[in-house]
Amino acid sequence: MKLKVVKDSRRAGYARARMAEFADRCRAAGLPVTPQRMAIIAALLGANDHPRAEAICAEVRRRHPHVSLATVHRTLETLCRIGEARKVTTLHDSARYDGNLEPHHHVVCVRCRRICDVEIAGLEDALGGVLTAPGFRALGWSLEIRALCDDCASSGGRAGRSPKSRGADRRAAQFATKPTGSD
Amino acid sequence: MKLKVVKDSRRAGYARARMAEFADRCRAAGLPVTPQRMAIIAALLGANDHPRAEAICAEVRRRHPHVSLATVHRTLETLCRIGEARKVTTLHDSARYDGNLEPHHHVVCVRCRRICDVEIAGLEDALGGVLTAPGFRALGWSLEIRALCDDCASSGGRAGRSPKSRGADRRAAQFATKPTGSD
DNA sequence: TATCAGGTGATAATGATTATCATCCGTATG
DNA sequence: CATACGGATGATAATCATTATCACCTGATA
Repeated sequence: MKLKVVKDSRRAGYARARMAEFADRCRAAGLPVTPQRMAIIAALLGANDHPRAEAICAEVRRRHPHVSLATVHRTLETLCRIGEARKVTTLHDSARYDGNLEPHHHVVCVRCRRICDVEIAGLEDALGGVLTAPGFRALGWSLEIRALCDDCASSGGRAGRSPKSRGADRRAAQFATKPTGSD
Repeated sequence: MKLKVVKDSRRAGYARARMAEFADRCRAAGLPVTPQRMAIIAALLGANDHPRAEAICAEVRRRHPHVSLATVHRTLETLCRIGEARKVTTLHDSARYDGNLEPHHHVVCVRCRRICDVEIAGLEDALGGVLTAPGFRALGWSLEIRALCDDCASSGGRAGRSPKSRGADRRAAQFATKPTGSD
């Protein structure tokens, strides 16, 4: 199997296509099309850093200053519910959302919390057959690779830290041992 | 590849062995051996349901009523840091911990949040070669299978709900679509 | 246009986790 | 064994993401 980092450049056209059909998808799901929803999906599709609700809210407010953070939270959950977004529940931080619906996985820097999309060719096919565990009906699956990004590795972990992740260094420590292994 | 549910019966001897060497492992990590730590690792190893901090605290308090919930939180993080436990950050609930260090994965019921250990023979080997993403130094990885457990599927989702997971039904809805796919 | 179900904004509430700090205790040393 | 030190602990407050509440608004439909 081969791992490939997904390039951001691919996403512009993808986002445009998704936006073009989003209103129809809402209607298909029986949901009213509101300007807030349009703005929120646009912000999500425009981001490539798996933003949290607060970041999306900030982006949305550039054009719609009145939008409530609660609405952003609610709408992101709604988007997940109808399959227009995915929640990335990484390292027990605040929730991060991903508008990219293509099959892919995530590499997460345990220090700066940067998330990078990766594709692992062949993995979907290889796992497809084992998704039926006895006693469970499988709905989906996700692979998360914990890692130290080059910036953090070389600069002692200070690079790329978001101002929000105050406790990142301490939290990152819990992944310092056990180089390989699954949770 | 073949998926196999890990049986609880295996854990009794495993827990005993882990307890036997735990004090030494603390000393090796430069940590004092305290009764609280002993009680907390014992509670974690004695549980097979990936308990949250609060549940472990309740169990510990049966013998040590004075133990603080904050200590349980701190200690569990410490255990993760020295590689004696793992945090299962599933579906953005409160943190769940796992004392089983054997390579394995998790099937999570999106409704009742029950977590089940599974082994996927061959997956470790198959993925071993791709754990080097450009720009990242891989530390480990985890595979989580979202699923609906048979109890929830047959009883309309009421079975097995913990009293704590009040919002589980609503949250579970976000996984109702997109039967297969990775995050 | 009239109606209504659902959406939204503002705000309070919730709940897990973390910070703080005075005190305690495991460990190493004499 | 006595002492000293540094980390651990308990109690409690603070933080912060998320959710609940509720009055009001608005997109969808007839």
